[in-house]
Amino acid sequence: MNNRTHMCGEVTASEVGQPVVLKGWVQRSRNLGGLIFVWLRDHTGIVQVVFDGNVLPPELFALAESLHSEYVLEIYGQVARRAPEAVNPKLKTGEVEVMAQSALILNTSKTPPIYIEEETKEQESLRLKYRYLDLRRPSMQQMLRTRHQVVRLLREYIDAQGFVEVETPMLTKSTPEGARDYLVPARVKPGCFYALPQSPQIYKQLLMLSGLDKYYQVARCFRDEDGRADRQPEFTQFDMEMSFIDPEDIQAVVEGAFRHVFKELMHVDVPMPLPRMTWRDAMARYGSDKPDTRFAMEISDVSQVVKGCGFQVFESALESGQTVCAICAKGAGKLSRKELDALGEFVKTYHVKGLAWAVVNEDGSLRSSFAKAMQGDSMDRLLDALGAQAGDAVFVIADKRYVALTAMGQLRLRLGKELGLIDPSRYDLLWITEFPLLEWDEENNRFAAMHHPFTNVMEEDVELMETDPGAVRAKAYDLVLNGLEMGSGSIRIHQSDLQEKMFRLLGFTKEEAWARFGFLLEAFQYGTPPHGGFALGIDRMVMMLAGAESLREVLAFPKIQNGACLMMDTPAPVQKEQLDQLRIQILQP
RNA sequence: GGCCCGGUAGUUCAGUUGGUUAGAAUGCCAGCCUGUCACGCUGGAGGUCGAGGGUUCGAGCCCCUUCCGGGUCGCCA
Repeated sequence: MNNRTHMCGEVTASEVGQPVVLKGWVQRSRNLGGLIFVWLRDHTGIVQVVFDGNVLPPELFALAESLHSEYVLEIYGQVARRAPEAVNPKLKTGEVEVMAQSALILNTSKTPPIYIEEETKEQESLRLKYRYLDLRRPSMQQMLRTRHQVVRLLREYIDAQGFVEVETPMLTKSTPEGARDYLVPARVKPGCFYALPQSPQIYKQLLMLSGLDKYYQVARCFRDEDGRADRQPEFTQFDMEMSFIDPEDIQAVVEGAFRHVFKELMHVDVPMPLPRMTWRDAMARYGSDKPDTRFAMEISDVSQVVKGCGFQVFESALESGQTVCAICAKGAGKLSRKELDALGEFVKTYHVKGLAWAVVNEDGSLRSSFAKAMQGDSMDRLLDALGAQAGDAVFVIADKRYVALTAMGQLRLRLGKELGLIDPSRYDLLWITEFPLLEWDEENNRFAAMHHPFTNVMEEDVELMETDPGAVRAKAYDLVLNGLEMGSGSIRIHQSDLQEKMFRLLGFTKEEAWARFGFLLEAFQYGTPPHGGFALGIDRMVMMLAGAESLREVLAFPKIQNGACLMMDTPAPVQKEQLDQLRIQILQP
């Protein structure tokens, strides 16, 4: 074999006349009889190789005739300028071609089950089964390299800030709070299990206790829950923690890192500091704790406006302390009855009872699902309050406050997409702050930590922990980009007694808390510095930068909804001997 | 676990009210072809219609069950 002199995509007019050695895959071969054109591809691009039957010895021409898609070749040849009429402007290398002088088939290939082309036509499940071929697509190659650049730039930035990367264990302890853990049976202690980390949370806090001061890690995390387009069972976080800080300190680091990545990779200037919005505000205006602020259509609380309107649905909701909220969708008056009904079905999936709608026709007349029930001028007052004009539609939901707001937030997003209100070139980054410390867990009839049980409380709300725990705000903050949570962080509890109080609020007895987290509660007794941190979702960040619809598009080897890998066919059974060693018996269902 | 959508040549799809031998494009195979670049021309092979059961004289199509994939609710500190 000869050493490669050029990459396929780098053969340009300046190489004309030079001998080159290329290696790559056959993208396509066109046999014109006595003349064969072969497109040779590597990750840099495609170059045309020419086999001329008049010039080449018969064995070499026969070799060229035998080529098929995805054969692996070594080509030795000379770069030639194409005739002006033969230039292919679609190829980066289209001004030239390589006149083959010798060639070596380094490997053959079966006809691939998917096309290795920029445009994907195949079902995703087929692509995932043959992921190693799918990754040959230029866009997938680009994705892998973008991802590498993102991580490299993040490291570059944070290294310069004096952060130290520490690897924390993958075999760790199951925690009772939060998502389901992936468990690993312990051979040396039958009946006991490690858990794969949901995050390096406790380790990084202990590193602060150790005096590391500034920690980071490119950390793989695991959560045994059902997948979604934006949720994989294993994912990567850019995890960081700092001592002696306020929220603004860590936020500044995250903003700087984001700014660095956007500047270097997208040539976009992220304005700093980023806007802040409280959780309460985000819920009230956008019906979401991760609002997409690229378009307005904000939610209005119209409880006061519809008070006494006569419409039984609104009236009885208000009587039981619920909220009536509404949006005005500009230009949505063109929606058909069928489409409006579909929106009604859509919001019901978010557990509200229904959707009231009204359309102001171009002639000023009204069609509406509930206008008849609205007495006096109450309908006009509602439309006025929402600023509805001819051609607009207004939507109203009455329900428990956060149920109604959440459903309305989802409707807002759907309308924003369908009405084309979202500018895809925009990157709206903002902080959501002052998250509630706790949320009520209906199923278990107790409070659960909204962020995690190590989150500190805002000083002004400490008193409320005894009197009104649900109203306590945490020193927790999420970073949101275009309606997607990019990461979250908080200032942590560093006082043993406060941590115990937190566990008590979550329904642990002192004994349970010490049994589970005794090592942490004990550690907190040895001079823990105030500290806090953040974890940035690398996968989601790459997804946004790549404009992808799904995390599966930005992972080399992703898993599907049920956690399976279609390529390796995991999870898979294991041998009985392995189970015996672990003292595990499989109960047949 | 619930709801919704989908599964037909290697691939992407069409397939009418249930009716002869399930089609197209592309890919693949063979032949011809010296300037193609989605090369062209001629011919050919290729199907457990996801699986199982049912209704029917007859099922790709209707019904039931099930498997697989996607979306979504639950879940995701």
